[in-house]
Amino acid sequence: MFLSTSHNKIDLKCRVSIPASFRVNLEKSNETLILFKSLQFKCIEGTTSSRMQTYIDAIDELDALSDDAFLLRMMMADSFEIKFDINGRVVIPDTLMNFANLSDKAVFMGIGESFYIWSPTEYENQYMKSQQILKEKGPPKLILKKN
Amino acid sequence: MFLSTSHNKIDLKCRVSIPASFRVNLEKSNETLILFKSLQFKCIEGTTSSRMQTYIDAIDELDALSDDAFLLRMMMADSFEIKFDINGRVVIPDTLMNFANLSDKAVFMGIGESFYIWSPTEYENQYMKSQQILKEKGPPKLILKKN
DNA sequence: TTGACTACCATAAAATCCCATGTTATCCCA
DNA sequence: TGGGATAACATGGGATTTTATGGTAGTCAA
Repeated sequence: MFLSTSHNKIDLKCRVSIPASFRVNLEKSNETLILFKSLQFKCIEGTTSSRMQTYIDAIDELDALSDDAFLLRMMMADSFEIKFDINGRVVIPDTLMNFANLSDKAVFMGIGESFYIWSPTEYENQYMKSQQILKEKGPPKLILKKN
Repeated sequence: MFLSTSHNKIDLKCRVSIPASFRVNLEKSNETLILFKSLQFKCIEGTTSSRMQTYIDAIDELDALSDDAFLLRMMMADSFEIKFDINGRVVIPDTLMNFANLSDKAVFMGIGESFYIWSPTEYENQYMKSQQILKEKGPPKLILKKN
């Protein structure tokens, strides 16, 4: 489970430390890390290889000509299997750096089954937005259990 | 798992480097590479020999006289088992070069169980199209369900 | 004997590995 | 509960290996 937020530095080689707790999460389930363009936000999304595999399997279940299948294939094309160096760092591919508007700082945000990597400014924007919604509409009504 | 996109050069002998990550993917499962004409797009599709076998098996499940079976058999007829040279390059057969309108550059696009090889312009078109669909219809329901 | 195809060698650029170091968090004992 | 020792973490830089790609020599068949 990916939780909590942390701010790490991106160096000139586009290397960045993945927060230790995220790393442990991957290691203990023996998973490799996948990074890809979020389909919803201007940020990178990180997840486990097995979760990515479920998306891949889903493609075969869909009508091959459908828009959903098309989008999922494009998502794969914008995904990267990422290796750690001995210190727990990864290199963020150029495509993803550009897409998420990253330069020298990254905000890691755990959201459960996956995590986001934001540029500081974009993160700030999204955070403000969430506070705004909370203020206006109150906390979300969670449906924890279905009948 | 074939992921990510890369742009490689095709030389005068129609040789092209298969992206290293794709090669590793084939090697570690001890598979040979198959190239064939995509049934959907003006591009080449590459996959493992074992996945090709599942296509072949699928034909037997179909009505032998159906159009689907006919098309799949035609696909087999235009398929090539491809050998690597010592540097990880392959020679793209003439038929496929022409079909996909390839000349001096190829875009490799991993889509999970297989990958596409596009001409740069055709790739560009498809990418734009995906962005358009994403903008109009939003991400697949599958993606939204995940958190 | 020429032309096409294959196997192999060479090289520049890029990706990866690994060592070093400062900083933060954690532990342990008084 | 405080404070020093220890371990874990984040980050910098250089050495090494891979990768992509150009070229050449050898082989086989027409």
